[in-house]
Amino acid sequence: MYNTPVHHITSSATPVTVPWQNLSGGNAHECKVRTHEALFCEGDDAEFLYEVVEGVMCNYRILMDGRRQIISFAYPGDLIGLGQTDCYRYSCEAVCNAKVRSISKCALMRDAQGHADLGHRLFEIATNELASMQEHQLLLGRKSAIEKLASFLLVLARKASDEDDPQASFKLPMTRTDIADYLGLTIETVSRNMTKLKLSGVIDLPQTTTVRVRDMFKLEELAEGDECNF
Amino acid sequence: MYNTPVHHITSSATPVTVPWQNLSGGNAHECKVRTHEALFCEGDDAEFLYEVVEGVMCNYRILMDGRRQIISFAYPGDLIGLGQTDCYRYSCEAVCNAKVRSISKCALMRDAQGHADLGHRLFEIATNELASMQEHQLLLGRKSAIEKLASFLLVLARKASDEDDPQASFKLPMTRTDIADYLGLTIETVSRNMTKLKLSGVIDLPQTTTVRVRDMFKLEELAEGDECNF
DNA sequence: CGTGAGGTTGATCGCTTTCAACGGAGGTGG
DNA sequence: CCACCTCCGTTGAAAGCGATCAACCTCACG
Repeated sequence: MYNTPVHHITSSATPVTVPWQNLSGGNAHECKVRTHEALFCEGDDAEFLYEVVEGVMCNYRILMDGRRQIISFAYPGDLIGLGQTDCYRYSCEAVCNAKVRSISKCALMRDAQGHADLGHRLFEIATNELASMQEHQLLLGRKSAIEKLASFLLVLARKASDEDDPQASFKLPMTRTDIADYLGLTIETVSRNMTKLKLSGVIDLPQTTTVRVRDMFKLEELAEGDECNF
Repeated sequence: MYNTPVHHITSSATPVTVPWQNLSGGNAHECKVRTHEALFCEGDDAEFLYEVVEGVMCNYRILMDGRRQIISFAYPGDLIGLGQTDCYRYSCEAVCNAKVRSISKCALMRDAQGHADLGHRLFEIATNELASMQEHQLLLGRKSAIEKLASFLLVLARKASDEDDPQASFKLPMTRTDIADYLGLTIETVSRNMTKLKLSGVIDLPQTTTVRVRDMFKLEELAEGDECNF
């Protein structure tokens, strides 16, 4: 069974005290989600929001014949369940063993009525999510396979970047299938382009789940589509 | 010069009184935008939000080599400029002659501090936008050309649907290029699949900018990817 | 040591893109 | 009024990229 240890990749979200922790008080409960276990499914009553505490979750939608599109990965500090009304419009499961904190949605909305700060913060989070989805639409609609993969690795590298050692390696908590479903590709195409990046010296792959960027400039060029012939 | 008359396709957004009209008071100014004229560009200071009053606008991002991805079309009643922080992260231009109402962003944010209703409404709008972007990601990442086009026409047909006459025809305010850039395809592919839908009797094309759905069921099947062999 | 899930690589297929030619609609100016 | 031009859309032929099908590898685990 797939059982990667939980990787602590800090979220790019502001790491300040999270406002709903205090405000929703007793309404927040922690719960564990194991690799590939579902947190909720498309169509379930959207009673809760969730904050990722540990590990990585993914939100996805599927077509009837099984084609899957991963909308986003959620890292510690990220909020899951925005963009929902009465029932969830997508499914959510753990990419690796994870821990989430559930937050009663109606309690949160009630709190937001009284605390403009909280409302503002929620709006800001929704805003950031919109921005990253716009970026992802550009990727899905207009980038080639190699550009998609380069963009993806670049985001992960920056998320995990260590100021002391910018060349430090980082873990991929998700499988090739997850990456493929996020980038709108197949596993074979992801694998082929991963080796292409390795052979051309842009990245190192000490293990299949470990990446080290060797040529950040080239990776950035590829991600932005400057590099015509690769 | 391209000069389509302005089409009044009502937005699916709740057609109730729009809260910021009242709250931002004298801060809202109307302005006209002509076909293919830019309202703002990626990188501009994000001083204003805009409400579409008339016509259709589109938000898009481009890669350096000119590849363009349209993020969304904005119809009358829709709000443009969410998902921005200090400067716009995408460009916005008119698809056909349009009229927008500008809303000072900081004035709006100030008002939202005092009026929980307004804050809640803005959050709700952001939420709806997130939901439709999730749908669009599924389309971009996992649907075939014919499924993409069917999905697109289905949304427009529903938006323009007349309860008295569900078979009524509707106008496409945007060019084939715009459709292609929205669906992540080329104009040729859009054109080919448009004729494919016409020849198979799913739609009628009295003019290139006018569509009538003849077989709604088939169109829905295609959009959801049920129809294996088309 | 067998088993199964995840990953890589090769060969081939086919859908979408690319390149190219043509046609129609609308605007302009002689 | 008509020739001309430009933009937009359609259609055909060919090319190319990513998908599909298939074989094999690796590693963790019982």
